[in-house]
Amino acid sequence: MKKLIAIDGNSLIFRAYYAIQTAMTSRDGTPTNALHGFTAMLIKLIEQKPDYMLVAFDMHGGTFRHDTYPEYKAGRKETPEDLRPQIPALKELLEKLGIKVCECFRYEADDILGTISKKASEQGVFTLIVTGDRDALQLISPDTHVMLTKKGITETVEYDEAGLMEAYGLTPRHMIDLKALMGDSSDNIPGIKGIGEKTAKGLLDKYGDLEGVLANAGNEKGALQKKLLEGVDSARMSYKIGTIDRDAPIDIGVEDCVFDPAKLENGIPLMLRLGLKSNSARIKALADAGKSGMEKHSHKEPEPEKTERAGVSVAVTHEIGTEEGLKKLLPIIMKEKLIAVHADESLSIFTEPGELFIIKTGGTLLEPGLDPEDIYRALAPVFGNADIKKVLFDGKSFMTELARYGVGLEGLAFDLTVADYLLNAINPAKDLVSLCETAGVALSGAPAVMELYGLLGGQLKEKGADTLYYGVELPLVKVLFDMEQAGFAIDAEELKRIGDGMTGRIAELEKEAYELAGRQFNILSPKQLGTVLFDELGLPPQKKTKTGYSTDSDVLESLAGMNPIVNTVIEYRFLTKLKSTFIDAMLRKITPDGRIHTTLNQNVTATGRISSAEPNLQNIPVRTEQGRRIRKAFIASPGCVLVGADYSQIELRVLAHMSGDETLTAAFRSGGDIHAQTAAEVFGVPREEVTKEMRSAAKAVNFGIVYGISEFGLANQLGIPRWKAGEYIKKYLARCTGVRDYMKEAVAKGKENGYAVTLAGRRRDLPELKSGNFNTRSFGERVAMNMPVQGSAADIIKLAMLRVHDALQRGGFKAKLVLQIHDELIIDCPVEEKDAAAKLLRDSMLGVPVEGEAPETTKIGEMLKLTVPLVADVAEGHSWFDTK
DNA sequence: GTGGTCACG
DNA sequence: ACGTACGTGACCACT
Repeated sequence: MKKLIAIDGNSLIFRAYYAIQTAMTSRDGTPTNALHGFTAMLIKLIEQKPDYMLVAFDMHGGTFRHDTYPEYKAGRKETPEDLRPQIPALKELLEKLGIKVCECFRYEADDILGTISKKASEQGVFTLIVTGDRDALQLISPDTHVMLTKKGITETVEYDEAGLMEAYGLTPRHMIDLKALMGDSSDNIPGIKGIGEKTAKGLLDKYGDLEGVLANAGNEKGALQKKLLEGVDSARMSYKIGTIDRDAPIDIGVEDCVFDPAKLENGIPLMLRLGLKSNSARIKALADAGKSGMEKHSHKEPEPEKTERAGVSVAVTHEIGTEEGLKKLLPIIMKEKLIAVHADESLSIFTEPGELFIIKTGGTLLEPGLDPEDIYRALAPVFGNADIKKVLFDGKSFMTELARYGVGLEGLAFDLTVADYLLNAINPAKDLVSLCETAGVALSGAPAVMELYGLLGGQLKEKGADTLYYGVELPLVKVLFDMEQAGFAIDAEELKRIGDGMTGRIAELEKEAYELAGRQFNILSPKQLGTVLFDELGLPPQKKTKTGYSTDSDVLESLAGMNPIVNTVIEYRFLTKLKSTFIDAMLRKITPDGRIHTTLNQNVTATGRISSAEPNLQNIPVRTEQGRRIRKAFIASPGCVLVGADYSQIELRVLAHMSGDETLTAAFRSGGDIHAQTAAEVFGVPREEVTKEMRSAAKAVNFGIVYGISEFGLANQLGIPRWKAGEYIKKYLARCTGVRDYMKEAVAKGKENGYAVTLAGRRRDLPELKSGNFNTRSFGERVAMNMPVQGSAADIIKLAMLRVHDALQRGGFKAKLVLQIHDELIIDCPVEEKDAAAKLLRDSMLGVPVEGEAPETTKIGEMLKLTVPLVADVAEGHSWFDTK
């Protein structure tokens, strides 16, 4: 059966645009990110060897289908400024590539797709519709399938009738009925008010289709009946506008869409002009394959076009599915110096000379396959050998996987996730496939890993991020892995006792709240609580959220004197938060070794910080006495103590350094209380006369400065009028002119370069600064001021982690780093090592050179030397509660 | 899945 | 004229 691939051009280019947010431009400055994504997708589709191809576009100016209801799609976003020029460029490119483009006045792309697929079906041609729009699912039939893009354009799902039934429990034509009943806010289809997916599905199951439902409205009870009867017209109209027109007056037929891969070549000059170099190489390969009529081989990738870098190519592929095969493999790989490794459904290993080994995990009835355990154990000598360098997509995950079978990994030479993060911290790739797409690599598995190694390695150098990468981020992968494996010892009994101590009080508060409200309600529901406080008890609402009254702690604090229920609610919220998040959830995370193993993410934050998840150990309470008690359950291992150290005011010290501000620098050199000194400056009084209130106001000013200050933010934080906050800021900046100039410079540099940068060369792109929206732009300005400060502090502590970890290892210590909380490090160490470990920890944090460290480490250390002293407070104790 | 809230730095 | 402090993650309610 011949095959037509029919693409919704508008939908896909939008998806591609949002999937690839990197600033890509051609030489003349035209943005090309969406073109890049679109062509990557197109290549994947061409590989399916279609006989016909068509790309349909919307045409502006309203459509027949929707004349009755002009608000249809009114809610849709405007085409972004930098996407707009890419659309005509795409059409031109498609024409050059010999791919049919179709637009039809007053019809949408999906009407064109519906019409052409109907024509195809009548001629016995199979159609695959490719779009990001779920509406197209109604077009599915035995000879029409729909491929939907999922997140971005990375993942796609192809639906046939059975697939649709499985995913949605509906037949294609039911999709229209469903929408007619429940509506679709993204398309402004009204449906029937008050009917959601569940009700709609139930009704369709009962009565078959929309008309059936409407005819039987009388059988339904009460409120539902009323809704149905009142919604008849709206539902019928929704049905009409939700139905794709399959008889649009398009002037082309299936035969006009004939696709000849050999003609792809004609598009290459334009692709090169647009800067789509790597994708053009792939297109060239497809064109050549099409010309020679050669069968495209699944594991034999065509040679990419030679550009500046010779790309990776696979010379031979070996598939291994038996124990014997594994045994033969080992000596071959042991001879290699550098390998790329990737594990998904199978384990693939790619060597530098171009040999690809695919080791099959799963296994079928005919071919038994191999256990992951057997594979990893057999290859342990390779993984454990530091002289065989490994390139991996996600090194820490792979180490974790190997560790399950007691196998270690040494010699990590490159980690793609970490490199990608340094190149683009704002939206890092989540899997290899998406990274290939953004980087325009048309390979998969280990060969793709090897290719990306070359590509990203080059980009790191270009951006001046290679020192940071090889000196800090890459070696940190192993540090974080070791910390995760070590885990934090937990006194589960203590944790339970603390929790039990709260249960009684929580019940008491609940009862009290119900009595004061005069009825039972869910105190934790902001909606219900709002109704009770503001509607029933008549308290004055302070602010609103998108969905109703705000009931956050600021609001509750301000209402506290007016009704006793307020304090009850405050305490109830506080205690239930502690219990559910920090006691009950934490207890569930204890593994059989009596410890909690968090996951430390290295590529999540936009500033360079590390994050902790499942569970998050970076937000264990400390600010309140009651919350802090939870830290009594975080303890040292048997025979050990915890040694903790935290930096004092690291961000302000970084600011003093980066701005060169004399007042701030002098303050830190003199070693006094920084907030009190700021207070003296801002309020113009001698140090002795600074009151508590003045100090805490000054503290807020200092925080504000680091965050990229605004009058409004400071006023809000301090609960003072805006003009007063403005005065504080004015006075501060008048005294600290270095800070003032730095902030100005940070924004100017951000505008000029398009990114902010830390001391170690970590970047964060600042697309917000170009926004026409005041809020977005202001946000960009604050980020430009904050990121270098927060990010440089992150650079500093990461280097410290590396130093401690390596020094402990070199010194043969049993002590282990177990946690980092942004400006704090915790070590779990045998009692007898405690003093030596504490000294090592402190020295590492303060940048005192540690004996025997790698030259890269020293190099980064130089970049991170500050003009003001660093201070770290060290403490020890049996539990985390005690390390203060 | 999203929004509100709140724990941390 | 616009309307917020910077960076995270988890829980609960609700749709």
